[in-house]
Amino acid sequence: MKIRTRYAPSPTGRMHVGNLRTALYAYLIAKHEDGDYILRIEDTDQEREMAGAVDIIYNTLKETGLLWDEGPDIGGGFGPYVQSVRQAQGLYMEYAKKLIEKGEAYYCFCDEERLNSLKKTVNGEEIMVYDKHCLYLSKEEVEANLAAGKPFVIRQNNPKEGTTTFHDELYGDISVDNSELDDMVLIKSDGFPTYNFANVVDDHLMGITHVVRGCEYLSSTPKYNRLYEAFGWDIPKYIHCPTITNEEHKKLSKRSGHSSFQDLVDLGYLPEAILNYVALLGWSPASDREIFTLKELCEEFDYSRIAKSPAVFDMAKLAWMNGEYFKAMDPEKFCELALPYLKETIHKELDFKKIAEMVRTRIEKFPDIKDHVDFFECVPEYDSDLYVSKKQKTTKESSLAVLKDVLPMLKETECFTNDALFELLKSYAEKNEKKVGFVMWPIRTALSGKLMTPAGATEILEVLGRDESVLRIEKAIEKLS
RNA sequence: GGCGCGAUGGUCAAGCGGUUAAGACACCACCCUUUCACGGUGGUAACACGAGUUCGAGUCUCGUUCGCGUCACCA
Repeated sequence: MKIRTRYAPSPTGRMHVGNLRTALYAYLIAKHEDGDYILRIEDTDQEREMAGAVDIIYNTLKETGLLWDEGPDIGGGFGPYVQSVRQAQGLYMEYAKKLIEKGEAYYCFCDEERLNSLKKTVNGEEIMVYDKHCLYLSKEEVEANLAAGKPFVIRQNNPKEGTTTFHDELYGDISVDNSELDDMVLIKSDGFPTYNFANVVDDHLMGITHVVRGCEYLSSTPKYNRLYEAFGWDIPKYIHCPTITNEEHKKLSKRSGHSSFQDLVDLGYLPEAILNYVALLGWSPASDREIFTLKELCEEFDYSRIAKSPAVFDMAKLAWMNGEYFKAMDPEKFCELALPYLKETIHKELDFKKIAEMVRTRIEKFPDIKDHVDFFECVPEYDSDLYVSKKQKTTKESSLAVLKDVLPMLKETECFTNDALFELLKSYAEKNEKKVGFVMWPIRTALSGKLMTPAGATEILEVLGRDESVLRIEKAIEKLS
């Protein structure tokens, strides 16, 4: 049978990296077996719904390459793919009523006040278990309430005795006492289904074979199974993915600053790198390879290798991986992506292609560029102690002498390119029986005013050009004199 | 609090009864070098605890501890 998985987000805002990973795994499970990947929008909570959130979902999925085979925008044989639209067709109510007929669900007219009275506080947490009050309403009472237009919800009727067992592909068999299963709401008083209900109905109607979702649903899965059984439907395979946490082992939140895909992109990370990193949070391939394209992940992905324990989101490793993507990236492509960042700090016309290439293997994320190239714009204030290098055996005096020697040479030399300049300065060093570094150090310092630069002295000379270089060296001579 | 799940270096993790307990990030050292990186080499660092099963346990069982999840007309 063809595998069909779905990604079913709620349009409530940003796309959390945990959600992104769930979307990825669902995609990979389907695509590894050449199956279908479906996008379904679960907008059953009108209060939490946020304008533009659906676009965020589309854009994130497109940017990361997780393209769906069926979905709201492209249709498919199992539509509509938006739950509010399905709701408007009366679909969920129809199925809920079937359950009522079977005695697996019932109308509940309890108001908020009564429900609140059922709540109790344990360890600072409010918990509530419904007491089945309305299950015992007579048929006449129910009819009367309905006729009177009294607001109602429909609840699942779960047994109080026995146990329910379900199977998860990762966690194995999990059994729960039925006394733990509360009578959850299936249809809300506004007529919309809850996630718990809509999810089961739609997964079945859409022929989903593998339900991929976060571990937080583990404890409500027995209730979903009871729903499948009540309808007489086949139960899909469950794959519950472990949580992603921050350094404090707490759920990722907005405050972590790296909770959503878009946050990460804004921080200067590449979509491919983010996806690659996230794939490895909770899953590992049989080999010890770490860098994968999405296509390679599809081939390699084996869901039985998904981990069971939560994983900490490690920015440092993401940064490393992002750097690896830069190193492997085509220089042209990198330059194109880096250009906005370069132009943000360098306002004059220089060879941006060369500068981008200087920086490509040295940065981990785009904003790192600034600190590397700011000296091209102008030489920062610096201490003349920078000219003193133990390793290069330079002093302020030796630096001054070298700069004075070299200035006329630079003014006169014909070819102002990296290679030619390097030869010129190298032979000067040899003539004076000094190491190359002894000569390069003061020049690089004079040109940049920095302890470290993304390139050597001659490369900087070339990019800066003769006029600007001469100017900077003259200034340095002045400073040292 | 009930229930469920989890537990290998600081982090991601391999391991699926017998290994000198992989690999990666981070960190440190050295090499390379026109600075810093890159690259290369090496190093520090882990099976939460206690019983049991077994000739033999990181691997299986039970308990303890810790962590997480869940107990909504949110998903």
